Amino acid sequence: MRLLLVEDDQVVNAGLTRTLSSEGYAVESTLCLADARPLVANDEVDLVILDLGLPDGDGLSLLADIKRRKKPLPVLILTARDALDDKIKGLDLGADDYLVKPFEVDELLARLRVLGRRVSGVTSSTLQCGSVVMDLAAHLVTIDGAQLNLPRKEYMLLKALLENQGRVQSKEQLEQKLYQWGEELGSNAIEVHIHHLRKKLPSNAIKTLRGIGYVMNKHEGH
Amino acid sequence: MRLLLVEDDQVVNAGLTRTLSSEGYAVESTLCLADARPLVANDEVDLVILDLGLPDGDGLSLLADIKRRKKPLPVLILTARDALDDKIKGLDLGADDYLVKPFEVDELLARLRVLGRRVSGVTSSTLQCGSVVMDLAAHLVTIDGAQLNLPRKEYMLLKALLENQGRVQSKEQLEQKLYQWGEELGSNAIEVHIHHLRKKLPSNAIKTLRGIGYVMNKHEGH
DNA sequence: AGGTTTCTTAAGAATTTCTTAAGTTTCGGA
DNA sequence: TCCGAAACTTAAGAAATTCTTAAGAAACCT
Repeated sequence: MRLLLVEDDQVVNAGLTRTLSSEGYAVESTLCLADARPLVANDEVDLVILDLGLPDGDGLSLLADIKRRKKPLPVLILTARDALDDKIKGLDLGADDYLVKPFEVDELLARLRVLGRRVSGVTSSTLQCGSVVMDLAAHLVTIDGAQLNLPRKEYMLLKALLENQGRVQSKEQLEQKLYQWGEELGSNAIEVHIHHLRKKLPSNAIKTLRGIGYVMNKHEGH
Repeated sequence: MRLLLVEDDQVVNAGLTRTLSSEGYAVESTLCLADARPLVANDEVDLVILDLGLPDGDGLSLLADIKRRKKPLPVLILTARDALDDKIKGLDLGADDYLVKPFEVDELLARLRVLGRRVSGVTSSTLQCGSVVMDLAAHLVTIDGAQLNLPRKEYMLLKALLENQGRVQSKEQLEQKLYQWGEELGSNAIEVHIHHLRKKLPSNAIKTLRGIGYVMNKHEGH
């Protein structure tokens, strides 16, 4: 498990790095956000421990960046005891866990084990529904073997549908998955993307439930 | 989201129940493990808040039971500040999060939102009456496995009936569940919707009690 | 910068769902 | 048994939602 530690206090940083390494984690540690960003961007870690009190910027912005990525990357936040607001903001921004300083090392290790379990359990590289196959790693969709070229939003929409086969998702739910929080969508973009997707997929692959939402069904023999 | 609160302190229990309800959770609260177990066993909740200092046994045993199930059920543990060992044991046993008492209510709510995000999309809670099964997460109704397409109002009506099996509800009560406050209903809309529902459900699934209201009965072998 | 692809917005058409209302049937008490 | 109230049935118009199309904006790639 590759672990990124972002912590500006040199003493704490060094100590944690040693502890975590001896626990079997491959630790990359940085003292500031600037150093951390490329590691996240290049997909070089599986889990992030992020201190919020950093010298060169707000740690929450890195968190936001991470949560905007396609691939999930669990983040555990470290905060000072009195920064409750930050904690709540952090959790709502998508942090998977946090710890208040000062903390017990054993507790940190326990929480990391929890996050680690969550990471390793979710690795499936393809999604399928009938003849439609989505290869997440390759970012490709094929239908009866024929390759399909999907623009980003259509890809994301199809992915959301494939990840929830048999479950109806409202337009609002789908919007949340295609757009960053805070982006206002003033129109019928989802409907339009659904329309475009349908023209490329087998007929009836995507069903509409009026007033409720859209579904792809598991055992549909397109 | 149906939430089970297991907390033996009556004051805390009552306070949390009220807060959580007003946040939109459907809260079942129990004061001891004995009451909690059947709710878990019967799959009646989506998320558990578990206090570890209970009178009738070790809360960790319930946690172990839960984690032995096939279907995932997130658990948030509450502990006293000095019980660090318990916390670590709890996390390693599979608890998804914990909180140290005393805690800020806002913090609990933030953590619940995190767990809720994780759950939604994985959990499917259902209501059932004979061969009629309603999957709340998927927003789908099946009858002997066959999928039924219900318009919104019919779905809402059926849901209200299924949530109150064995309990007669007047037309006025049902109206309140289908319509916003202030919407005036000048006519027999409920009767019409009942009629349409009946055409799609097994005969006698919905009973009329003249002058009183409508019911679906639990042990009806449609 | 120019051209291409993708995204968003908008507006009218098509469709489904909802409500209303009127006539018919059923139920229970006189 | 007869009567009145309640519930059922049906159909049609109203309302709401989704589909389709197209055009301009934005992002992307030489």
